[in-house]
Amino acid sequence: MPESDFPDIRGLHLFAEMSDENFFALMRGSYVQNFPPQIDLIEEGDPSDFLHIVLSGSVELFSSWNSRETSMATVRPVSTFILAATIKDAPYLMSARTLEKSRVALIPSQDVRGVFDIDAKFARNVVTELAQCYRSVVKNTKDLKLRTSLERLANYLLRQQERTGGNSEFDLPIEKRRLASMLGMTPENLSRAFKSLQSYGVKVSGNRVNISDQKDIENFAKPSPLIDDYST
Amino acid sequence: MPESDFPDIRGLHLFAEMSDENFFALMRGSYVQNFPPQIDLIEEGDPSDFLHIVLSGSVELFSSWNSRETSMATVRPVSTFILAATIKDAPYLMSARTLEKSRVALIPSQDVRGVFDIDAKFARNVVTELAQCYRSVVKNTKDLKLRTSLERLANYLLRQQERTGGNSEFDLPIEKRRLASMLGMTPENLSRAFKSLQSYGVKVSGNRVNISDQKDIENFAKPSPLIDDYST
DNA sequence: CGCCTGCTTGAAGTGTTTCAACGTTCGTGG
DNA sequence: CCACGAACGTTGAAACACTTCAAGCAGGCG
Repeated sequence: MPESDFPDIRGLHLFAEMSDENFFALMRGSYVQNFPPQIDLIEEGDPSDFLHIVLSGSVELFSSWNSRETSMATVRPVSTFILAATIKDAPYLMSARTLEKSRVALIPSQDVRGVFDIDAKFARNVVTELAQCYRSVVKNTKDLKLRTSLERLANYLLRQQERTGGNSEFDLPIEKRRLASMLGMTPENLSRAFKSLQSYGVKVSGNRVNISDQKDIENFAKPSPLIDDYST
Repeated sequence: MPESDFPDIRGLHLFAEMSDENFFALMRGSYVQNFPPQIDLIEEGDPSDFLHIVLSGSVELFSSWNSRETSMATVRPVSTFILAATIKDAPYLMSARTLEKSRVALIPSQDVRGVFDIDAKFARNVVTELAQCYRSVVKNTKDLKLRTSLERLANYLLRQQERTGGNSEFDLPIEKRRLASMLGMTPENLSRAFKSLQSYGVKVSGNRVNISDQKDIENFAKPSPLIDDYST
């Protein structure tokens, strides 16, 4: 791996506090690759040989069953994915494909497990990261089971708004078809849901969203820190 | 905590490999309590002061939003719950209540975090446990998003059958209303779903389930290790 | 025995999917 | 530069799945 990629990875909370020695040991066995869009990186069921890190571009995690497919998450720089499979030395539960031209680092899972056993600070951060991931999925389950699709969309918009700085106008970061799948609905249904939200002052044209009455949509969406907050 | 409870807890994978010294240090600050049925143990949003361990009975994890409620999981002896909140020192994401008369051990979260930092083997097992929990929730999300309610029920029955020894006749371990909520459906819908499964050779009376044609129901349910296996 | 609770059933209403057609945008090649 | 195709998004109509409400049924317990 080129040393120019070290700082980005070292900057991740996961790798920030480990010793230099162990960090370099991990980097020594790793490599970096550039992928065009729409390339399958991993397929669910495969053995988890590498911990992946998205350095640029973006990657979609998705799952399939019985010829159906659903979008599970979008991974953006700089972050890791499939840490749990790496740690457990178990098969991937999700597939991954690039959405755009992407730069991805691959760290052999065996090395990750090895360093985990000898570097307490790294171990500490692996746990924090895993706990974080776990809580995110639990929140997602609550979102799916406790809310209607219209409520999920409204809360997604509020989260996206907050993430992009809180302005009343902001962009959707992914295609609508993928957003629909993330939210557990069909593209047609999403399209109609956007129309329904017009009555709460939400305007959409292309990827641009405008929220004209913040109070109104918040009153409908009823966002909760126990479902919608990223950090906690 | 009475020493008679030590072996059960020590037997958990999570606590099995740590040093005696650290194990006793954890037990020293802990206590055990007996609860009648239908008692709220924790409420989502509360600070995570204790790691809980169900020693006997059973505990339901559930979540609420906007005056709706959904069942998230049932915890049976001997296992822990809300480990992630304890480790992250973050608020509980789920509430918990006893389903029956239950014996529950409480270990102060601060002690757990303290021992985690000094006992590498304990840390290793915390990570394994968290990774396991994470993967379970991911599987549950796939179940919810990729399957219809009828398919979820069919696969639940097959899992339950396997868990109870693989016999063609077995019992449902929870009330149907709770099962419905776990599977993301209404009690009425579950009742009708059971009827629909009759055409695949599934007979239900009370809590007793009989599968007369294993091939038939399996062919419909199409269970997958990447959704339905507990261990991996 | 009678009450309570959980389960089932029916009928009506709502929400969501499916299928097919059309519109739009964007990039490519004539 | 325009024309075309491809992919995405939207719309409408019909079918389907699921929920809601209300009533009835069955088993367990005082």
